[in-house]
Amino acid sequence: MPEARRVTKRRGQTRQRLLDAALAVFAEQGFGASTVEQVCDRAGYTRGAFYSNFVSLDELFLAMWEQRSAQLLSDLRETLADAVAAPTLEAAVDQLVTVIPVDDEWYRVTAEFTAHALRNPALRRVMAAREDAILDTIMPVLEPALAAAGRHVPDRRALGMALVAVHDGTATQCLMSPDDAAVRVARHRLFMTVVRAYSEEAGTDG
Amino acid sequence: MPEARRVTKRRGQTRQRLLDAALAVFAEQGFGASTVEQVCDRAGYTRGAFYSNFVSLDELFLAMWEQRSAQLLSDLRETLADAVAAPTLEAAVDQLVTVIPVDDEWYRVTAEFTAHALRNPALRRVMAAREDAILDTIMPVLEPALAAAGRHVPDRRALGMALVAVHDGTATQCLMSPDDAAVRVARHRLFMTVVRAYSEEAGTDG
DNA sequence: TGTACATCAGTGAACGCGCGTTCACTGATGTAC
DNA sequence: TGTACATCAGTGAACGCGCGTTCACTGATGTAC
Repeated sequence: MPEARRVTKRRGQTRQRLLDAALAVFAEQGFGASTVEQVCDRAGYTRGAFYSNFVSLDELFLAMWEQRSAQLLSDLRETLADAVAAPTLEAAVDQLVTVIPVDDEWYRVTAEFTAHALRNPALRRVMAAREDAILDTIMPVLEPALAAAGRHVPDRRALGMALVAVHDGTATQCLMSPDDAAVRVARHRLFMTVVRAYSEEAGTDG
Repeated sequence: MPEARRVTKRRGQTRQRLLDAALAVFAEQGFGASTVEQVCDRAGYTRGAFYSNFVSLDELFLAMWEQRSAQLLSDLRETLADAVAAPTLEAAVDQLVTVIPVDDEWYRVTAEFTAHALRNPALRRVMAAREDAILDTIMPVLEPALAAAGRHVPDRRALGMALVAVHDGTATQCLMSPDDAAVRVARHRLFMTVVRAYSEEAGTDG
């Protein structure tokens, strides 16, 4: 058993500040154009502090993305829990769409993370795990809400994956045209379309 | 009037080889990790040739992306023109999905381009223009095909944008799980769902 | 068609800056008594 | 609670490599007669 290393509170703070700074800097400049020094400046440290906590910018990017991703999902889980009451299918979807965040800063970073994952198997596994986590967060709330509105979901996974695809595709459009309300309306309509098509009136078989 | 500069055939070839090499290198390593030298090596030139043709890697990236993008669309236009005959809605969508390319290399590059565009207004305009071009390519073929199958499209733009969103969202999923046939089936189903929901039986009003 | 000349296009060596990375040092934190 | 000591955590200067960028040059291409 290797002797346990002493770890101070300060260390946790430093690490967290570097993670927060990383999100801000990567969102602003893009990961490729960001340097260790920029992240450290933003966090208020010198570069040595960075190397004392991470081995590379890549590692910091991954750590930051996983942490924020988990945080967003647990926030979403809480928000959803508060908003279960949905008398109609329309109301249920309205709530879902309202509650799912479309955060500019975060989406920029995620778009870049996606691009990296497309050529890195390890990151690809991280993203796959996250898709599962999204389904596990949304479906246990959406399904009862739809049931309360008299709709049954024959294939839970199919609906979940379709919603993720719709979210990704329309989020891009929304952020490309941030001032165009019509794009947001179109996003909403597409969500509604998919939920309706992937569920059926309760009592109806197969 | 500034005196016209003489331009040789060789120059066009060099430029094109650099553009082709750029696609390959960026797809393989990612734009952020690519260097001028790597692109030149792949194309079979020294770095001087690069600077004689482009001012920066950014400019090369943009030029390459616009060229390939236009090429893909004109290919798509031709392929679509050959495949108009569609007796049913199902057949029309089958053809559409089959014909729309999901090219690994190209999609990686596009994902990265999207990420850049999210923080660069000039690139954002380029992407918006491309979305319009996609609609102009697909809809003039899809709409008659649907009409032949007895379906009318009340809002052309809405259907077009929904299809683009679905394409982007599901293409990511397909490339994240390249060996999972179920994902491709799900993509196909989602296309079908959207076309059906955004069109109506001819003769029926609003 | 051939030759002489002008301009263009790519070469490759050289320069130097920016940035990643290291490390001896110092102040901060936690532990033992 | 206080003091002495050990270890940890972040500092900041220094190093040096990789890469972007430049430029005098040479061979390729096109033009004129």
